Amino acid sequence: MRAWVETGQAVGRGADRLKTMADPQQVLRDRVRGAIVASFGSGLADADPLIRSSAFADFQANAALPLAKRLGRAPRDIAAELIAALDVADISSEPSVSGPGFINFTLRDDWIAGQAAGLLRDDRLGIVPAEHPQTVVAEYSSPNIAKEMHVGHLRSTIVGDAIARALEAVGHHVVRDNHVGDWGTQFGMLIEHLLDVGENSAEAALLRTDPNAFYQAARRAFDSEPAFAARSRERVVKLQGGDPATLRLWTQLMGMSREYLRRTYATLRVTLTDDDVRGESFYNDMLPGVVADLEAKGLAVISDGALCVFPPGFTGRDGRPLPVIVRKSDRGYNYSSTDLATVRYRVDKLNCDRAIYVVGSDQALHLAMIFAVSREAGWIPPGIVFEHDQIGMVLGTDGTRLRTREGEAVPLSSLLSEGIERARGILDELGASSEADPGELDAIAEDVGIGAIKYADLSTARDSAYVFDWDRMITFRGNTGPYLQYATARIRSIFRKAGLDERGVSPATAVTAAAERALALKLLAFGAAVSQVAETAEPHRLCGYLFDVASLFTTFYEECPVLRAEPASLREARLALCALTLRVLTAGLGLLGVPVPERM
RNA sequence: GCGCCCGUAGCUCAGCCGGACAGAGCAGCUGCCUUCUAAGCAGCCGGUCGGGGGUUCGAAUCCCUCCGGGCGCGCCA
Repeated sequence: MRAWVETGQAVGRGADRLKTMADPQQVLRDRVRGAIVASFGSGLADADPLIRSSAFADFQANAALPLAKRLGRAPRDIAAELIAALDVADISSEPSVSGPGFINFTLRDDWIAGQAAGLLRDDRLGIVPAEHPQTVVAEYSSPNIAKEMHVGHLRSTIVGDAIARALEAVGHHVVRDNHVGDWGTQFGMLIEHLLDVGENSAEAALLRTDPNAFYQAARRAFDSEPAFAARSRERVVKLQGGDPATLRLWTQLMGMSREYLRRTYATLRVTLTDDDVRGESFYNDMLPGVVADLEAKGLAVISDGALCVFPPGFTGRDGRPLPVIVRKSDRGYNYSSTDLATVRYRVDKLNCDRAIYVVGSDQALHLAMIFAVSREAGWIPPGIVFEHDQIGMVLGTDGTRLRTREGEAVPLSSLLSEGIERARGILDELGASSEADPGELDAIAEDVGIGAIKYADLSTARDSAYVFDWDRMITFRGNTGPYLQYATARIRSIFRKAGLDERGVSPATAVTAAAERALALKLLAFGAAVSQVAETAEPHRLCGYLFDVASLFTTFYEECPVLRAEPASLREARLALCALTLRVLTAGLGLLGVPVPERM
């Protein structure tokens, strides 16, 4: 971080690698911290300057209040002393004390303009690389093979992908990990069904297009034909025993299912590839070692015939200790065994510093226990973070789990096509961009429909349940994907009208009008918003930020004519602001994985 | 029964590592298109932040408790 300067000016020889630290809150934080140390000594270097946005100024520092307690002095006096020690003349008008001891800052217009100009020259748009780059394993999506993804998987997929992108943007090494369900008892059934219908049959091809139909057919046979069920169970034994013929069929099943996954992820604009798939089967031959280690460490005991670990602090229904069953009484392994092996693999082989599980909140207890056992076993050394980033349930408008009218989970494919159809309907109805030909309109409808669905998943806190509502999702008002897309389309339209390339604007920003100033100031915080997502794994914070940007832009758009602006310097400045806004919005939406059509 | 999460405007949700005013969108009501896409903008209306205690100079934010809801709780994943 040392090579980074606040002013956006180049340091020494590195002029070609200009770096900025434009975020006003960070700049003020550093300055106020400096004043605290200068006034009260380095013993208070740990004191948080508490920079917050303010209703009475651009920002306020609340540091004086807690300092008053530590120093045993009046807060307003502390604030006054801090102001005396503060060196902010270059960025702010004279700070003032108000209320019980708040220090108010009103940033200088020329500073804001200068910082914005710096951002425009910065390829990273103010995103600051993490001081200590980490290897982060991000587990997300993780659907069951040969079963259609449902909206819960959809949300994990979308949110997890955004988190992964944000982590990479700040310089972490991200290992995407699609922990698919590709092993276990259901595969006996699926393999037998594949044999029955024929490997090259039309029914088998369903695996590529509509895996749920294939699964349901197998399920029906399993439930209604005892002979089929018996064969299926035998097949599971062969599968787990490594029978070559069975493994060949399993591999084929997997291949076809992956085609389905690939297509789904492509439609969703999700970055997961085949290389990211490390399903449950991947850990199969590590399971005996996992169990042996737990036994060797004296953590595993037999209880009711099953091998169990009882991590402290977990109790069940009757107040009895709750087990993590690592080997069933039939000596088979289960998902706990697999998840434990996964922990070890991520630490030992992937060398992760942090592992995030973007997984449904209903697995909270399970994962907490897996982490507890892993720590007990010493598999997760201190300093390595394993976290469950919970995904809340998706509800229908009636407030219950989202289902079809028939009571089944809504298939993902129909969900996506409905979104695209609805988007197309609205585009037609409203008379979308007359410049676009029908083919482009199709592409726009897809971007808008998919973008709306994804943004809806991203914009609300990931761990809270949310109501899936088409009408609120695909609308062009409020904190929605289409609203943000529309803002970018309007900006591009300006440049098209002017016959200019937005990448070619001169970074001659200036802020005079209130709308210009508010927009420019907000744009400076882009990097901070991205860093926050990487730290908290909460993409909805970036959504909120981008919505603010888009809202401030539309206000600017209404109040400040760009192309008609006089004199030329004002026009230049506004074009620069437009270009910067466009870059921030497209970069931000890019990090969210929300597609951005050129026009709408 | 135990554990975890949640309860903020009529609706859907932000804010919650305590700090001056509780915000947004929708819905309702007013205005604004010879002017860069009105898919928009400006404004009004609307809240005992589930109830009650506590800690604090200060609580939507932290603690306790009660009420209401969700999820989970031994061999499915």
